[in-house]
Formats: sequence, structure tokens, C-alpha cells
Amino acid sequence: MNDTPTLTLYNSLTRQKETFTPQDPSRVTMYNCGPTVYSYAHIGNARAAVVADVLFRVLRHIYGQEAVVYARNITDVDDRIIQSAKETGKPISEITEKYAKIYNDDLAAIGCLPPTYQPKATEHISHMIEMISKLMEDGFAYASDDHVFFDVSTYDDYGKLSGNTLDALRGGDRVGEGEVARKKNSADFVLWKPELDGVGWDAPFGRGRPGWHIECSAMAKATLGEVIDIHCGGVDLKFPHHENEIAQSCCANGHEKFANYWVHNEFLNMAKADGSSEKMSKSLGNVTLVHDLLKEWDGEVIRLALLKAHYRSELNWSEDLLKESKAQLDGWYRKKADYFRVKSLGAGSNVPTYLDELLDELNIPLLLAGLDNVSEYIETLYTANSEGGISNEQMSENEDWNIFVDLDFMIKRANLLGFLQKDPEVWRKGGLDYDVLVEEYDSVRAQAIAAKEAGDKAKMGEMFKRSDEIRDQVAAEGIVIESGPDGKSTWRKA
RNA sequence: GGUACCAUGGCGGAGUGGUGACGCUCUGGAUUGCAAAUCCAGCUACCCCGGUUCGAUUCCGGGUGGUACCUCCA
Repeated sequence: MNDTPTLTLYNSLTRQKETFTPQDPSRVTMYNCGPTVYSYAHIGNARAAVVADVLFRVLRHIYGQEAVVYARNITDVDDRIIQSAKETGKPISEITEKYAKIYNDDLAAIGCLPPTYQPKATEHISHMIEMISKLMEDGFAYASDDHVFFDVSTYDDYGKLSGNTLDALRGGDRVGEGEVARKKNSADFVLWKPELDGVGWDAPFGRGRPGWHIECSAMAKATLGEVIDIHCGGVDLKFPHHENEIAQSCCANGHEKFANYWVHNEFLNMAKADGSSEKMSKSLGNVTLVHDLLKEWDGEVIRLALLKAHYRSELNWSEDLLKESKAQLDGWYRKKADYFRVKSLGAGSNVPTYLDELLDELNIPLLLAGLDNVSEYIETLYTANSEGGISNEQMSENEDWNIFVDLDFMIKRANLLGFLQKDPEVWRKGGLDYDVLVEEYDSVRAQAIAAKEAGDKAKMGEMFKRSDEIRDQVAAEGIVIESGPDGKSTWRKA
């Protein structure tokens, strides 16, 4: 294992780039906070999931597929879910199962591998109760007015992750409102709440339901262990969610750390008409759902758009970003079609694949550029051929082999990142069928060319006009006709 | 008020103490009946002011501008 690639990650906890060293290379653990399933996932949720997915893929590449254990939870007990059940009159399980499935389907469509474990909060209530009991026994938590709170004053490192201090947090107090009145310190957070609308579980400290933060602590422990290697999530979860997870887990489990590395992705902003941008939020009414985008765009286009910026940079989301991603992928897929052509000539390759660019803090944009660099190199080979008077179809076996190796390398790397998974023909045609119309186009054009050769200009003009009409007609339906050198045309979805 | 992040061409976006990747767009050319696609060529950028240095876009300080978190939120 001397040649294990070295991965560096920016650790939000220490605020510096660090070399990643797992506790056990044969069982590398990562946790990502999953969705609360009461509605569709939006594109911001997707960014967090895609970033975690890339990290998952890189870890699998380094340590082996079986060696990486990735847990992404489903929060299926929550006030918003209870409220939604009440409003729609549907059973809670119907709502949570529906949206959990949609979430998984949508993420699969944008190339996210399924996590090793997908624990549901309702299946881990006993673990949460255990953890809360332990915290109470050891004096880290206290009961108050049918609630149980974590006492932040008992944990010295509270605020270390987010950079908040208890004094600073105290500044925002609104004493007397709601929970604040029940707490010892305003920063104390709830571990257990009383039953709501019949939703509750029996516990030694009273029938009730879990607070939000304890869920992740309990599920991470149940699926991955008491100390995990990497914890991912969006920056907005850093405080209070992740801060509270650390406090609970460390105090309950008796370890100095909960996660050794914290990886936080930056936010996604929505572009505004005036060129500025603002964060996506429901209150601003600018939420874009993955589910809706998938109706119009291929999942790989959305995935590429999400990965165009470094995960620690903010990403401005826009329609142009999607268009740009589509254009870039079209180019890659042309290369993939070429790959099959050369492969059919008998070329072979066993080049090793690597993701070195990602080892430096998941520099995804650099790897994407690397794909295009290979692509460009292949062009120079083609150009060299054409200058030698040889068509690409007539290249020597040796040249084919060279090109194949490069294409193979590029495509394998793209595949590792979750791109170029489709057949190039399927990609081009998007499941449509315009073969008949395009054949007619060719046939009319052939007549035009024949008329031209016969010197019949009137007929030539007429035939070209008819072929142009066909081309305009399919163009109106979003189809682009591409003429081949031999008079045979192909077509693709624009 | 507290905390943190960011500032590169028309747009997106890497990177580096010493000719500024890559993608998209755009311009010119080849090709085409005209297009499309493809190929070739090309235009355009490191927020401002100091400091360190032989040399800074890159390091340090200040300024300006932008953003996020401190409340449910990826």
C-alpha cells in the first residue's frame, strides 16, 4: 500500500488543508446529511449531494470500492412533515416514502451513486433515546418542561467548528420567547420534544420525538461508528447543526472528536435578471427543483453545471450555465463516438486511469480541463493525419492505437466522475426518431445535386428549396441536421 | 455588532513568485448550393493603494466591492 495516492482535503474544523489519513484504510467512513423528506429536492440540495458523491468516488478509487462506507440519512420525522401530513390528510409514511423515493431517483439521474447506508430517523429512535439518556446521566443534558436540552456550558469546545463563542451567541438572545425560557443557556439546543399530533415514541424522559440534531449523531454512530473519518454537508449546516452534532456525539461517546475531517461545500446562488445573484431560498421564491430541471435537461448536464466551480466556491446558477454544460458534453460525446469507431478497427488499450487532479482538495474544474486537454491532443493527431493527406478513416493501426489510448484515458476518467455514461447515439438523439425525415432530406438533396450536374438550374433551385424546408421544419422541433461527406446526413437533438 | 469566505477576459472558471489553463460565446478562414457539424487562426482578464522581492496576479498590510453564517435551510 506504499503507492496509495495522497488525498488532501480542506478541513473546516482546523481551517486548513490537510492530508487525509483514514483511521482504517480498509473501512473509510463518510457521512453526509441527507434530506428531510417533505418535498422535492432543489438544485442546492443536489450540489451538496454531488460534491459528496465525487468525494465518495475518489475515496473508492483510492481505497477500493468495498473499503468505503458512506452513510446519507433520510430524516423522516420533523415538524414540517407532521404539518404536511396534517394539511394533506395523508399518512406520514406516505409522504416520507414518496419524497424519499423521488430524492433517490433524482440524485441517481444526476449520477450520484447510492450510499452504502441510507438510515431513516424513525428506524433509529432507540439509538437516539440511548444517546440522550447517556447525556443526561453524565450531566450534559437536562430535562425542562417536557423537553430535554443539551447544556452547551458543559462542553468546552462548543463553537470550535463554526468559530462562534458562547458569549457571541448570547448576543442574539431573545429571552422569554418559546424555548429560550426553558433553557439554562440560550445556546442550549433541544434533544427531545414532546409528542405532536400523535407523533411520539416512549422514552424514559417522557413520550416525545427527537430534536433534529440528535438524529444525525445517532444514525452516524449506528452505521459508521463513534468516530467517523469524514463528515460532509453544506456550509449552512455548519452552525448550528454540525456544531451540535459534535457536542452530542463527543459527550455521549466520550471521544475528543466526532469526525476527523469536515468537508463543507459552498452555496449555490441564483442569477438575477440584472446580473447580480442571491441565494436560493423559498422565501425569495427562486427555488429550482432538480425534478423540474430533469424534464428539460439530461442529468449529466445538470451534474456538470454543478461541478463547474470548485466545491468551496459559490456557484451562480443560471440557464446559461446549463447551456454551456450541454455544449461541453456534446463535444465529449463526439469524442466518445469516435472512440467506438476506432475501437471497431481493433484498437485496444489498458492504460491505467487516475484522478490525480482530485487528490488536491477535489479540484474538479482542473480535472474537467484535463479531459479537454486530452481531447485537444487527439485533435492534433487528426490534424497531422490530414496534413499527410490521409483521412481519419485511413489511419494506420498504430495511429489508431494512439488515438484510442488517449480517448480511452479521457473516457475512463470522465466515467469515474460520473460523465459519458450514455451511448453517444442515445445522447445525440435524445430518444427521438427523425430517420425518415432525414432520409427524405438526403434524397431531395441528391436530386438537387443531380440537377446541378445536369445543368438544370431551375430544378436544382426547387430541390434545394424543398430540402431547406425540411431542415427548417425539423429545426423548429429542436432537431439539427448534420450533413456527412457522402451525402448521407445524421441528426441530433439541439 | 460577531464570524467566515471571495475578488482573474464578453460569460463560467483553474493556477502560479518570473511567457495567465480549460470550457462557452464572439471574430476571420477552410469546408458547404446555403447552413449545420468539423478543422485552422484569432480577440479580450489577474479590483485599488502601499510593502517585501531582481521580479507579484500569486506573499504581507490597508482600502474598496461582493457573499454567506450567527434563526428552519445543502
